[in-house]
Amino acid sequence: MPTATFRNLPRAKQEAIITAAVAEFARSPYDQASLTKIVAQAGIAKGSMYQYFENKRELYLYILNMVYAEKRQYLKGVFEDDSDFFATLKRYYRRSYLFAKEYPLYHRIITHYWDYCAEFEEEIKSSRELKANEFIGMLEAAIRTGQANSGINKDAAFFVYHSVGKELIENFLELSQTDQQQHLQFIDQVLDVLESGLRARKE
Amino acid sequence: MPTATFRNLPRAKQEAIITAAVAEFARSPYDQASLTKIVAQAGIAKGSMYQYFENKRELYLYILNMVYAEKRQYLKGVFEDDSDFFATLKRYYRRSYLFAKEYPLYHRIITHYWDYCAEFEEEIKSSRELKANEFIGMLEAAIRTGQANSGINKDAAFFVYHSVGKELIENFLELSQTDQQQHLQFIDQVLDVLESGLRARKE
DNA sequence: CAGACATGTGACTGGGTGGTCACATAAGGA
DNA sequence: TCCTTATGTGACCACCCAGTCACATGTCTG
Repeated sequence: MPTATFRNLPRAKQEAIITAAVAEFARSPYDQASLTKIVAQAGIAKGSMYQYFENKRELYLYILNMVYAEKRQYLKGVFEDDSDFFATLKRYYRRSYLFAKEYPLYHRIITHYWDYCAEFEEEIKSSRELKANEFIGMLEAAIRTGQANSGINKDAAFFVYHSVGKELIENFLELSQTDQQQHLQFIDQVLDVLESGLRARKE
Repeated sequence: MPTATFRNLPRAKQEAIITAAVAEFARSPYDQASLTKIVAQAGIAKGSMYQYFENKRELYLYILNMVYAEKRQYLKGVFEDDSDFFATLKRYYRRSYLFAKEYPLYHRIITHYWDYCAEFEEEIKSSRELKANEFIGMLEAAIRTGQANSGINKDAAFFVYHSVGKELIENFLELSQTDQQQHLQFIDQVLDVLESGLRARKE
């Protein structure tokens, strides 16, 4: 969505703008982020920004797309071998955690995006539906191979994984100073709860 | 936290102010809510508001306290008979749902409060800890009576219930037009997932 | 009635925002 | 060289906000 003018910019200038925007959108959610601060940080005039992007929203969506492209790239490979359903889920959440560690600004942009429901409602809803279909597909395969419990409601199962994943991501922010190994262990324990259930097993 | 002046106000005027504030804080999260709109809606001057409350934050906390007091009242009784751990949890979430239905504005205020992390961080953290202790106490009792799996990590279990509960509450908003019976059923199914776990049981 | 005190008021301040536009500068072609 | 077109600029606009304060109005007391 950026204009041709933006795409023809020298790389250094493009990157200055992107870096400034990433910093600001990581610092504050969309509505609190300040275009004025972004252009100041990037060292360009406000009018110039409006020659590169139609408005604040378009700039935001551009940055968001970039961030998500990076994350998709980072998570590529997690789903390649999905023979073990529960191992795949653990790989997914562990790798998401490592992404947050490696790209903390990108990670903050994503959490702000999910928090901020008012705008982007449709965008969030449609990407949620996509995730749901992927998950349910995997779950059905796991049921066929006897790994997963066939008695549970699939939508409910997705709902559970989705909400826990969302909250895990949010928590990664707060606990950023402590030990990484401890975090990964906690992720595993949370997923163990979802796998085993709270009711005692008499197996 | 309101001043004596506010407490001495005729009941009708107090209620007009409270009603206006509730409506605005339900409409928008704290930082987007407009004091100007509240005083306009309540039919008082801005200066008057500052004789009743020190500032916007104090007004907000007053409303929030009121809302939570109502919710506590509403949920009273859910934990009275906690002999069946899983039944108690279902009662809790079902009743929370009914609260959201009965007091939709209060419900929105609460979800906005949880969404808005920037301010009120400490408040949220401490109330979360309180909830955690309650939950873990119940869980330990359930483990002693053999209802609950002793192998799982208790903090992880709380984390799971907390995040799922949070997301359930958020979802109640969106789905408000459809059938109530269907919602309650979905809540049960979600809790069944947490109870049974996704892994197949060979019992 | 007069004076003291409590309460009510809304124009105003200072600060922020996203977005615009007349103008300045640079680039490129004839 | 000159003219056209593309790009850069920042003062400015309209709007919103929380909070203040000099003043007006009401109320109670001596």
